[in-house]
Amino acid sequence: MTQPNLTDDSLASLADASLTDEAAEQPAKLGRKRDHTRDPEILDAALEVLAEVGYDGMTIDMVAARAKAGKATVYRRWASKAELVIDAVACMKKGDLDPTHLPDTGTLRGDLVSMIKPHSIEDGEKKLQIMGGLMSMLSRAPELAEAANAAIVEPRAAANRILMQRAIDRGEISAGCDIAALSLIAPSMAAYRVLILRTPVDRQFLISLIDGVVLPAVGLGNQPKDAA
Amino acid sequence: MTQPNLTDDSLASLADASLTDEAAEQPAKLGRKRDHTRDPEILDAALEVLAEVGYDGMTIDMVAARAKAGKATVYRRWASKAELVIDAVACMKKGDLDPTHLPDTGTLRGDLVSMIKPHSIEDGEKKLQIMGGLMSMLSRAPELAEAANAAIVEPRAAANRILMQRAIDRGEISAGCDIAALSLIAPSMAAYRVLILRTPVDRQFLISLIDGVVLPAVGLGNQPKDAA
DNA sequence: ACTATACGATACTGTGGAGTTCCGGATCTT
DNA sequence: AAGATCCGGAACTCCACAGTATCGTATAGT
Repeated sequence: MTQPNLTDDSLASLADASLTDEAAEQPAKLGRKRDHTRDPEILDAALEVLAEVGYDGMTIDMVAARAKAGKATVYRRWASKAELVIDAVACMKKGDLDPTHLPDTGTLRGDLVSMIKPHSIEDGEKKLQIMGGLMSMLSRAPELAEAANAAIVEPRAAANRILMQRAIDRGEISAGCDIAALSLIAPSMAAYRVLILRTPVDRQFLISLIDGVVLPAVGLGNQPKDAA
Repeated sequence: MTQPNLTDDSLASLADASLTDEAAEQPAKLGRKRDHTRDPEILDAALEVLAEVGYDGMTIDMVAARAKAGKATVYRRWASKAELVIDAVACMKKGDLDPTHLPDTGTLRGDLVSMIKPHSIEDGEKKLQIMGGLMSMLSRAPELAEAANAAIVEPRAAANRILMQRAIDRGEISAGCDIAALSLIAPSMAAYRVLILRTPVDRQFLISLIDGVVLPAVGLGNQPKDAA
């Protein structure tokens, strides 16, 4: 389910577990084959447009033009605009944060700061713009809220949880910390800044978030901080 | 600017300072007068619809029907859907939080907790829904972002700033606290929960936000907490 | 070679909503 | 009383976009 759909079960794909595995009547493949390398190109184009103009501002022609594809090619793969977007969100790659190799500098502050990389900032900001573009859809398709959250902010929160749990394990911070809540501080405040204040997120903002909010909240009040 | 506009300068009203004060040619009032008591009714209807279906889902007919008014009556007062919405946001009443009489219980936790009232929760949640409905518009009308923020989350943040400043003044928390950032913790995390997670905000969530995040962040780790 | 399908491109259809106009009736000024 | 403007309501025009169909071309199986 992290790859584009081969059929048009985008909506069901959020709940179903694919009931047409191989028993799909005789495929009777005939004629030119569908070029599935275009799927991710179209989905990426959809995400770009979504981030720029939002769901209601997005047109299928925009997406097709961005992907240098025809409109019919889009509708041959997804039954509707809504399903295209749902699939695009569901297939969105998790970005560059792989839970298996997170920074490990020995201090929570070091870990958090070293997660701030130019590419990470840019990627996070675009993902938040996508979330903003999805906003009007979330009320109509509540299950999409879960999928969008899972693809956009949960990965960041999960990384924070891991780093904080490590800090607990090494005795750096108290075991009584409400990690579930504390790991959401930075994601929510960044979302607030990008989506509501419409202010760009930069390294300095993230550093002051760490030093002014997150670290105090976990009980690391005024530790010596090496130069940024 | 907290009252509905008499003319159609909604867009300019965000930046301008009314350059047609009284020199508007001869008014030559003739015929039936416009019933300005309908203005706030229409604006309130617009805010309700906005909270329910968002800007793009909202139609002028919905607003007119909700306000039991004719569509022409709406267009006689606002030149376009966009100006109606902008005016509705600009005229949105600040709710029930009046900076002149905030709670003063003697402790920061007492003050924060006593700001949690059923009406306050309901009002805040509706305001956040309005913010969500405005989302798609914020990218097109950036100055609206400022107005919406000023009407919706800034009042809460301002109240938090005052309560925290008092706590500093009485020596309860450190003077080194980054109040500007800390006062935004609860508003942003509530916004994240309502707009992205689509989970209702209840008293228990707010209490655990105060005890698990805000108070630790200001250095009040594990104070004795009276029963909620 | 023949057939069936995919491709990009373009034209077409249908619908919904923004904004306008008109109606009959009410309310104001002169 | 008369004219002008308001009211709620409803019909109307216009346009953008979702979705479909068609075209000429490319690529697959048989």
